[in-house]
Amino acid sequence: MAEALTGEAILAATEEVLRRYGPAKATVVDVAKALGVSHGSVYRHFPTKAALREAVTRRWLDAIHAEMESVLDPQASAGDNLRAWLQHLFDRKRLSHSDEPELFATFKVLVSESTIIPDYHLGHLVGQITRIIQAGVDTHEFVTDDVRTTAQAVWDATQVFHHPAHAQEWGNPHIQDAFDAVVSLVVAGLRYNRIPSATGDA
Amino acid sequence: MAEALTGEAILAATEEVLRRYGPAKATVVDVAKALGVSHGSVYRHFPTKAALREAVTRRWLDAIHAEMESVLDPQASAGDNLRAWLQHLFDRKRLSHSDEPELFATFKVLVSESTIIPDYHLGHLVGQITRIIQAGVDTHEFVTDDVRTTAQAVWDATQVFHHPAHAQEWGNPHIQDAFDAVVSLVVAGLRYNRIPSATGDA
DNA sequence: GGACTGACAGATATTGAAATCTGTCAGTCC
DNA sequence: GGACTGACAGATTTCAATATCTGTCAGTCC
Repeated sequence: MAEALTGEAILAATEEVLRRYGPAKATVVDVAKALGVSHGSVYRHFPTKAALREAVTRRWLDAIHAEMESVLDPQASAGDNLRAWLQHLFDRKRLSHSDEPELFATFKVLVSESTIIPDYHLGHLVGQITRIIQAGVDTHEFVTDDVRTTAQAVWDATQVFHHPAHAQEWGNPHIQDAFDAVVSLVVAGLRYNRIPSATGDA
Repeated sequence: MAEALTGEAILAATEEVLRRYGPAKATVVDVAKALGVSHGSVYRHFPTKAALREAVTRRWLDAIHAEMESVLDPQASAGDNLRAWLQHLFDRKRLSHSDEPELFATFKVLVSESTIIPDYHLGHLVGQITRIIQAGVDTHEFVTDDVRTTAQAVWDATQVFHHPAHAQEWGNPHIQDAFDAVVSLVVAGLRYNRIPSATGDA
C-alpha cells in the first residue's frame, strides 16, 4: 500500500508522539497508530522501546552538537570563542526550556533514563571545549598543564547554566549576570591555571 | 504526668520519625505517637505540618552553617581558606550522601519543598564565601570589582560539588580530581577577575 | 520470501473505593 | 485557665481489581 516503513519515518512519528503525549504516556502502540501500522512492525526496526527512545534522543543531540560546532570562529580569540560557545549553549537550553517546556522536559527524561547517552553528549561537548582551550594554549592566551582536565573543569563550573536540573533558576532575571560572572572567573582562571599534581606543587 | 511538651522535644521526635519513615511516609500522627500525645497537641506548637518540617530543616542547616564557620583559619591565605572551605563542604555533603543516604534524601526533599529555606541556606553560605574573598581582596591576593557577585560566581561554579541534584556524580572515583580542577580554575581566576560592567569594558 | 499482522503472556499503569491523614475546635482535666 | 484530648470534615494516600502496554512469534499477504 503506502511506502515501505523506514526507521526514519518511525523516528519522526516517535518524536511527534513524544511531543504530543509526553515521555510518560507515549507508547509504542501510539507510534504504530500514528503510522497506520501494527506495533509489531515497529519492533521490526527497533529491538525495544528503550532503543527507539534512545535513537530519537541521539538524533536530537546530534543536531545540538552540529549547531554548537558552527558557533566557533577561527578568527576570534580563544577567550571570545569560549565565551560565545558557552553563551550559545546557555541560550539554546534556556530558550528551549521557556518556549517549549514540554519538549524540554521530554528530552530531560529521555537523556536521564539512558546510561550511554549522557556520556555521549558530555564527551562530545567537552571535546569541543577541549579544542577551544587547546587553541588558546597554542597562542599562549591560556596556560594549563592538562587541557582535557581543564576542559572538563570548565564544563563542570558552568553546569548551572546547562544542566536541566538547574532549569528553574534560568528564569531568574539576574541569571545573565550570574552567567557573565562565572564565565569571567573561568576565563580569567584559564589565563593562568595549574592543576595541583600528586607530586606536590600548589 | 510527664514533662511539659516542648517545641524542642517535638523537633527531636520529628527528626527521628523522618529518619525512620522517610519524608514521604512521616506523618504528624507518627510524631505524636512517638511522643505519646495526641496529634492535636503538636498543632499547639507548630501551625502546620510544613512549618514543623521547615523548623527541623532549619535546625539541621544551622548546624552545617556553624560547622562551616569553624573551618576558616584567620592565619591562612584567602586561597587556602577558600579551597579548604569548599573541600569541607564537599566532603560533608558527599559523606552524608554515601553514609546516610536516606537522611540525605530526606533533607534534599525538605529543602526543595520550601521556598525560603534554600534562599536562607544559600544566602548564609555565599555570605561566608564573600568574607573569604573580601579578606583576599584586602591582602591583594585576589582582585575583583564586586566581591558579592564574585562570591556568588564561586558558589555557582562549584554547584556540581554541593547541589544534591548532582549527588550521583559524587560516587565517581575521579570526582576529587574534578573538584581540584574546578577549584584551581576558580582560585586562579580570583587572582585577576573583572566582571564586565554594563558600561562596556571587557 | 520477506514485510507485516494480530493474538498472546507477563509486566506495567490506571482507577476508584476504602483507609488514613491534616488541621480544627468544643470539651476535659489538672 | 491553659495544656491537652479526641471526634470530625475535607483532602490525600493506599490498594487491589481492571485495563493497557511491551515484546514475541506463528501465520497472512503481496
